[in-house]
Amino acid sequence: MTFQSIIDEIDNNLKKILEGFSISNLNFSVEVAKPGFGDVSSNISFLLAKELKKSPKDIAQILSEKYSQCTSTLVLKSEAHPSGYLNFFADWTKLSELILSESYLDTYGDVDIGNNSNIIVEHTSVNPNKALHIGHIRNIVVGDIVSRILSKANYKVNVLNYIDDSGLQVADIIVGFKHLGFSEEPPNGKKFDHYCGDDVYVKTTQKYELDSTLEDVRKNTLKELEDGDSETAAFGDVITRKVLASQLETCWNLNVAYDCLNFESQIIRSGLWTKIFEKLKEMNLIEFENDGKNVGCWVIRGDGKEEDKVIVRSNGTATYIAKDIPYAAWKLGLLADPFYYQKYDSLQPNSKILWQTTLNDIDTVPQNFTAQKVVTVIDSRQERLQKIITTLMEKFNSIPNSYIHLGYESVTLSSETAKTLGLDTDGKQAQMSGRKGLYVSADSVCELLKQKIIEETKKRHPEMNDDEIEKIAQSVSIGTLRYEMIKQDLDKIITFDLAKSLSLEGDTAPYIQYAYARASRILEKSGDTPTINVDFSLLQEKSELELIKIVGLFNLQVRDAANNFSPKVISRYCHDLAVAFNSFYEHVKVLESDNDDLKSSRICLVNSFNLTLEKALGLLGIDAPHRM
RNA sequence: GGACACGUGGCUCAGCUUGGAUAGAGCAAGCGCUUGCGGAGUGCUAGGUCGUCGGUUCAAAUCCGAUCGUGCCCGCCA
Repeated sequence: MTFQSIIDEIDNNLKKILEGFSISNLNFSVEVAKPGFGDVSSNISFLLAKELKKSPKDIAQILSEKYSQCTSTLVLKSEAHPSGYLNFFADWTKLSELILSESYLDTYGDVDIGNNSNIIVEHTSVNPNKALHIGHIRNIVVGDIVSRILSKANYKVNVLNYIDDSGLQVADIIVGFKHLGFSEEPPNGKKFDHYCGDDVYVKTTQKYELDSTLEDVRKNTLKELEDGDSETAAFGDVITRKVLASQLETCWNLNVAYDCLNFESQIIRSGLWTKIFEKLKEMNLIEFENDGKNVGCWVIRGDGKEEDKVIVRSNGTATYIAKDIPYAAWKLGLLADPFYYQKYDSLQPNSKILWQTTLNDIDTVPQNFTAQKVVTVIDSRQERLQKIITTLMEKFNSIPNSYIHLGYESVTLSSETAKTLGLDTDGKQAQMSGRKGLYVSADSVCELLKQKIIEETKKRHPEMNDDEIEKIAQSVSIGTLRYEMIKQDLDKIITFDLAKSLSLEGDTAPYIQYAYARASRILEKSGDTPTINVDFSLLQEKSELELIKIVGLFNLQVRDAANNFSPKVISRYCHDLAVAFNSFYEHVKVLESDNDDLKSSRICLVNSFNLTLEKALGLLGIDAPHRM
């Protein structure tokens, strides 16, 4: 058990005391105390004040006296604070033993929210016509971390990546290759996704403005692309898969893995749309317009003041949002699965098998990637469309909250960084644009960070060989980037500044990783194998108890993060752990103690910290390096 | 015009879901800490009418309403 044990003990005892007053259903809190107010606090006296017609202070006094008669195993004493709070002090010898012992288990921090049920997390879903930029990284990292947290919370998680390989953006690069003379081979060995995005896509888009006859070429290309049997479609398939392969390299480099790739072109050809269209008509969720501005279209009625949304155009073709409806329904298992599954050609770095959908039953293995709960990570600019999908899904399966749109604010460029890309924004931040070529690519940021960290590491370890430095720089650079993408709340815009992103001090991943490296060196130098067979009563320093307390909060934090799909909760927890350790490190010497028993107890604590931090960082997809 | 989100020290953020004690961090600024388990660290100082107004409450950064500012969405584009 963890810190939760003492909270539970107090909660139970207080409930018993309330029974004595014949009071039930009082929703009082029992929570970790603020520093300086004991270990656990309750607001119970405030809630009783009206009923008992006494001041909170007096009630706290009475409760404190009553509490001293309760059976306590982990509570040393309770205290009525003049403010009215009821504060509790832990018997740290017992609590330390509980927390530290449990922290040595592999399952430490596990909570059961999912009850081993299936859940889908969809993220990334970047158009396969360009390289990933810094804005996509936020999506990818948020999705990846949410999936890791949900696994820890006892969900069976499948991660999907939706490949939109049939839209206008794809038609655009095909126009570039087929009609504007762009070579299929990138110059100077440039990565294929960068070549398509920086050169083919941007320049093709520019030419549309100069040559209006290209608009017809573009439309025809799109039409051919959507006809699955055409040569253009086959060519498009080759190109988008090459881009996808390049993009996946970037994702894998970020410590991200998937379970299945879903291709939009296959969803279109599978006939899922026809089925869902019929269902929508049957359930009267869409209506045919006989007059008005949307005459001849099938629409979803707007909610309240919102405009109606066209689902099928007057020419009979489906709109962008329409394509998302069958996909959402498929994810929730509301439609018979039309797909077969085969392994993707390349292996993922974590050696997890990556599947992909196919419509041909050759070399396939049955798989099930549906779930009763689906989390879709998409930019909050798509909130309106996602809300329509959410509402439809609820009407289909009558299960509330089964389709969850996890939105997040966008990443913009600082005016300084925009300027380095040739855009003067007059001091304002700038929205990125793939079409205009205004973006900072994920690969370039990773590389820049890595080079800086290689330098920093060399300074500190002149003797270290290049392989080891490279490995450390990889861990620290990816950690830094991932941490920056999730340390603030999802509803905050991230203004990305190239220069500031290279900072490695303060509230950053390197700060946290550094605490881990320090602890690792202590353990290494001690020469002992850490054990939990130690005298816990010897750990009495304030900084020791504070560290134990925070280690003991791990599962509470995982629960919070999982319930709220909030990666930030874990990043803050990692930071708290590191701060507590650094304070411990400053105040207490582990290896220099004359007392061998005390030394063993402290080594036990240092190892407990390391094990817990490693697991917590693992939830963030950040490595814990022994040296850096 | 309508919808949504955000507004907390000079800057970037936490705390708000579940109202209570002393509003916490980091960066930037200033002054310190190395005969010491790694200074990517650490101690201290300074800096806040929690956008504004009103309401609910014994109690509001937190809940409710209004208002101002900022961002974003509102296509038979994707």
